[in-house]
Amino acid sequence: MSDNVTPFIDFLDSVVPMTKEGKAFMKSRLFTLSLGKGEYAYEIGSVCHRIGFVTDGVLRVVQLNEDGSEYTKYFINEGHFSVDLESFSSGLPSQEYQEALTPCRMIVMTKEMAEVFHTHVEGFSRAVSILTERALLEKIKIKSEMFTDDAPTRYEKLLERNPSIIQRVPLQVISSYLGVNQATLSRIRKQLR
Amino acid sequence: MSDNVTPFIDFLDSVVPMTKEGKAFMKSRLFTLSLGKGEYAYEIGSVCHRIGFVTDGVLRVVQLNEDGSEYTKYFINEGHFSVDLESFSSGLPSQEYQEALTPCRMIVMTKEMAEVFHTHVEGFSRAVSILTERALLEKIKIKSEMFTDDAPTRYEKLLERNPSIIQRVPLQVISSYLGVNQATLSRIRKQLR
DNA sequence: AGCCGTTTTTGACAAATGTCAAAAATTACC
DNA sequence: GGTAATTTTTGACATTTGTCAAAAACGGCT
Repeated sequence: MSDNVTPFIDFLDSVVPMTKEGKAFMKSRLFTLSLGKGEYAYEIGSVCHRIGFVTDGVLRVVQLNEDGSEYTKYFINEGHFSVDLESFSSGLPSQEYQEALTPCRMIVMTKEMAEVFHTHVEGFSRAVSILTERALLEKIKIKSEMFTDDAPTRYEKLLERNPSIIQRVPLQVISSYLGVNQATLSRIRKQLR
Repeated sequence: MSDNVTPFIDFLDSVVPMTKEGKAFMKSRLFTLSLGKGEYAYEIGSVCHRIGFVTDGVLRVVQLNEDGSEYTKYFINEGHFSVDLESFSSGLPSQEYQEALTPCRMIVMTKEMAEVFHTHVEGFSRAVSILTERALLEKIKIKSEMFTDDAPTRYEKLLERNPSIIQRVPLQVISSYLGVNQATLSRIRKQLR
């Protein structure tokens, strides 16, 4: 059960229906990976050569600012992908890292697998296109919203959209994601009671 | 010359090399479109059913906030695409509109054309995937950066990245893009002299 | 239960940005 | 070339958010 890769296959299948053969082909190659709290899915400077479909846990994508401070670009939780698309596609070193905020489990597809799937699994390419577009559009939407909203609204929207994050992630990380000072976020939270 | 569609074809060809036949196939179908200053590429509530490759001019993508105020999500200038990908892919009504800030010219590919190209032009699908990913990643990158920077830095980066925008676009629009009050932006600009 | 390290809250104050309205500058148009 | 309309700048002030440091609360561990 712990190395069950079907959730990922089911997910792809729900986007673009696949043949039994295609699914079996993928099933025999995919594998699962566990990360302990605080471990990295990949690091700055290394090339991201795999995509993880997260089935348990939360990760955060972290970018380093020029002044050395860290910024949480976004969170990844169940049903979403752990990958640095930029590095994955280009083969260039990653400019970000991903840290498991809780113990995580993901179904892993390496770059080599993906290349094989593209030619051997009908519908795979199309599913990837659709999912990539969908994921990136969602991120743009969220970032755009955050831009027009003030800090309390940003916090409330995160709470609505992703209540489990608030429970599982320390305040200092959330504040970095919301672009608000930690003390300010603490006060905002106080207001909302 | 004014209805020359080759810039778009050359652009695709530079991403994924195409056959002579493929290029001729597209060339005979694509057409150009001109927009006067203030005209819309598409409107809120309508479905976006075409992609425009902008060869001249600047457009802005505008989102309406709940309070009725407008927010400039981003600018589109020469060499970039005028499209609401969300509406284009889903067929659902658009939640944004695009306004020509200057007279614009673009090479247009309709959704119907795109569907035909997918099956008749080798490499087309792959080029589209690559370009989509590239464009969306760029937008995420810009938005993320804007999030960690303060207002003067945001202005300076826009100036670096896109000096022509500053010349061609009124201050009030830029301020909406930068997420800064217009008066504040005016003062920032004063500082930087 | 009690200790230690970490996280969160709080206070006092500083800095940045927003708001509103009027003046100045610029642009468009007859 | 002059006038109206639009855009930008400026002033005075309010509000929001940041900073820093200390206190309080929390969590893990033995």
